[in-house]
Amino acid sequence: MSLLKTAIENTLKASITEEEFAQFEALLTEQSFEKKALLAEEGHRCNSVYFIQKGSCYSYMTDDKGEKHTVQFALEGYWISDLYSFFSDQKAIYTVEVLEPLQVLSIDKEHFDMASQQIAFFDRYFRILIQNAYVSLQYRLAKTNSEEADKRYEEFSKLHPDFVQRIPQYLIASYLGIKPQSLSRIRSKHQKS
Amino acid sequence: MSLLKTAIENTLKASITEEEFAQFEALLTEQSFEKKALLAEEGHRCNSVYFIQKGSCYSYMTDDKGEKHTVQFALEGYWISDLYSFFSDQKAIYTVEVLEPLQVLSIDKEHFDMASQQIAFFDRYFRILIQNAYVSLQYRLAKTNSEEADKRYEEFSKLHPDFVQRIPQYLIASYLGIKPQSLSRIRSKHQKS
DNA sequence: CGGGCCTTTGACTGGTTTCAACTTCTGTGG
DNA sequence: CCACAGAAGTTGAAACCAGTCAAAGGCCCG
Repeated sequence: MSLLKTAIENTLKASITEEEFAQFEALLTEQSFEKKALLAEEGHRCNSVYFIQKGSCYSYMTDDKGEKHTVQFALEGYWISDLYSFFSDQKAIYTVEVLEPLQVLSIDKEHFDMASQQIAFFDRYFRILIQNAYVSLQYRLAKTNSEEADKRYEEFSKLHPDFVQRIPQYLIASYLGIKPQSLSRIRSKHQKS
Repeated sequence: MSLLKTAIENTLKASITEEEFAQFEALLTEQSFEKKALLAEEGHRCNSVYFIQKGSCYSYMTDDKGEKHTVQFALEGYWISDLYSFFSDQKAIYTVEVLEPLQVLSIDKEHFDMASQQIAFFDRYFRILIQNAYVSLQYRLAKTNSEEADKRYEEFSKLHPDFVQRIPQYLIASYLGIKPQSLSRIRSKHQKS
């Protein structure tokens, strides 16, 4: 059973036929990437969106001091890209880097637009996908501004135990907007209680 | 000339006919709200999305200590709502409150779904709308985690001079994730330079 | 005119960062 | 298979940015 088909049906909360799915699948390209490979790179045009079938990666912004700030993690079943670049045809402002060897289905702008025209469920699927991402992101930002680092980590590890397992701490720290040293202290305090 | 029609055409980067627009407009309801009225309220179902024709409002989350954290400002030409509640049929987690007397076009879930079925440009319009909002929000979060408060305010006031004019400072502070006292200090330091 | 809300300013507190040293882990080559 | 180098994680002390507490001044609105 295809991971992508399941993901689509979960998002749509409806079934799609094998034919419909096969039509969509025909627009996708299977690709593999080694650890540390870049799916998108700041300053370069990012022309594809990627669906993770196996492995993991993350996107980040680099600040003036050269420090990386994690924007998103992506494991099996997630989509990732620099959507700003993808939709606007501008240069990417984020970099997407592989953490664990990656197997993806990619779709470039041209095929994305074809899907939008030809695949009945596509517009709706993608709208709901981004809707959900938008709602989650709003929540994450509100929490960043209202809760202290220790509470944010606690919530994060409850919500994403799989991330905590598979992703290095210094990246989780960067996702939470703190330094690795601070996260280390939070964790050690947390264990005593 | 309708503000909404212009907004739609700007978002779609394409024209729509008067007929198409009239069809959509027929699904909307004009409403007015006094200052301090609530368009959505935490804990209550939020069943509409609002397009601002005149006035201003903002959405916020309330934390455990009862403090308010601004999520979004909306002036003329913006849409606002608790999208989490609207799309999921759950209780709202944000409150939307009027700042300046408000004139809006509202659309409830039922008519939203009708629009999605009947209005040719609607799905695409709304997808792009949320896409843009998502991309901006990702950027705002990345900046929150990477820049200090004074730089964030500087960027904010360049990007949204209209907000700085019309919205009280303590709300802008809350939007930036800092206290009003801190914003006051940032502003006074900033003037000297 | 008066009261309440917003803004400003000062002194102090506190959470996070910074700097730095040390330990642990991991992967690679001899 | 062990040695070692580099990366990741831990821990301590000092510095710093933003928060807290508090008071005074400004401003809008009834």
